[in-house]
Amino acid sequence: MIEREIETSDPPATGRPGMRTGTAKSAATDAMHDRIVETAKQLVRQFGYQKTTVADIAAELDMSPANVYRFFSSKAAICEDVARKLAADVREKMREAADDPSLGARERLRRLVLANHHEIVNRCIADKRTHAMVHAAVENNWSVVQEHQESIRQMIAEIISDGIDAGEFSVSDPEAASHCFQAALISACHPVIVEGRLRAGEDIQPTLDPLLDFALRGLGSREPSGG
Amino acid sequence: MIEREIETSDPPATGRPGMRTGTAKSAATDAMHDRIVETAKQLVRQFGYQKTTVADIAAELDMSPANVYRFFSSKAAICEDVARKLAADVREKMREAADDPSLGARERLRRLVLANHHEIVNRCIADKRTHAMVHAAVENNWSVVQEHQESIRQMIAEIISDGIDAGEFSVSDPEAASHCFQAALISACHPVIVEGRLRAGEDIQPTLDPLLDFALRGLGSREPSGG
DNA sequence: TACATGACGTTTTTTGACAATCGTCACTTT
DNA sequence: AAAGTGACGATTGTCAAAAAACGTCATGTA
Repeated sequence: MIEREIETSDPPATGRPGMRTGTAKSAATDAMHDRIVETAKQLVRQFGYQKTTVADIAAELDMSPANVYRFFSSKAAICEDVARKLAADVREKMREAADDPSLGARERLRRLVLANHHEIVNRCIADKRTHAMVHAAVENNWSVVQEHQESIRQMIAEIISDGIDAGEFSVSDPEAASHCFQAALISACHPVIVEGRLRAGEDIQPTLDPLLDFALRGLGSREPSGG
Repeated sequence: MIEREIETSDPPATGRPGMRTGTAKSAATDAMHDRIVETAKQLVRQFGYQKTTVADIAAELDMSPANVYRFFSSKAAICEDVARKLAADVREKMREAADDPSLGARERLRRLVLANHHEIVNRCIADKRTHAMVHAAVENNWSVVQEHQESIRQMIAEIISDGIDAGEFSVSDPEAASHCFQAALISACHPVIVEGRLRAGEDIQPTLDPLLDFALRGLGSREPSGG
């Protein structure tokens, strides 16, 4: 039912699928990439993931559908880049929330997770059309999903590393610990799971703090004893 | 695309949907309940969740489809009971794995979780037909899902309580701790998540032990220091 | 040579008529 | 009265034909 070939060797950072012409004029090419992705992003928001066609995107840019295929190898490639942009936005919010150097690692991890949760609720689930795309991304194992998860894990690992240096955590391996920490909080940070919990009428908010405390304890941290 | 109206008010505990006749002959009625559910279970295994019709079930029992509706209010109610039976089987295996009194709470929790994981992989995912039903149960928020999860949480809570009494854990509230412990291990114990990870080609096995150690640490337990 | 497009084969989605299934009810049987 | 059933309306699923969208390519323009 579902075709898949998401094992291309793209450099994950640039997000530019390899095309035949990709030799010299990469500046103009990248600019056109952005225009197409931005247009697609807007149309996906407006009409939904399924209803947006390549012809729509081309028409919006006053070009032929065929021309779009000079820049992207498929519609899926375009939509993956749209999702990549969305994921990058979410991570940016997370960074803003957690990159306060005056805070301890505990508090930074807490804010990182809470920001992630809130972005998921507000950005990925509240908007039906966007959520349909997120759902498709997860269901079909778009590479952007794993990239996003891995990027977040690295953010976690860095904070854990800082926390270890500061003597806040007793774990020794930030990489291993970040995997566990992320897995332990998946019920608050996985769009599909969160959506399911909300649809079941659950009130997630009061479960976040206890679960965060639990996971932080998994890192070997203790809450400040004095109150 | 997907229609849904799963907001019926079944009594979740008894698992017997309210019927008009439910007054006197509950013995014969319950027997017929079991026969119908057992037949449905068999047919679902054989033909799948969608392809099994109440006409099939009725024919297998040499009765008319209409008669089935004297015992169950809908086909969904029958299938929910089938799923309930499957869930009970899984929990039984979990009990067998964890109810060894000679073991410490740490080890019992570990075995409980591993048994749960293996049952999910072997029973709920390996068999395509069964997995389709499990997927429908989760997707449509069948009450059996929440019941199953709550039952498991209570098993966890009891073991944690034993562990607290034995001085193995430093947490104070087994109820709260069991919620967190369960949530932290969802990536190994949620059928849909596990299925997604397997489909992505991930090797879950090596992640289980670290995550279990992490979650156990969340309970305030330390691994035995000596080798 | 680089950029762009209309035409076109192939695959996917939509459509609409038809069949199957669900669940109800008046009715028969015991 | 209790147990059971055939018939029936309403909903849902099926399937093939039609439409649309995907992606390719030969051709046109600068």
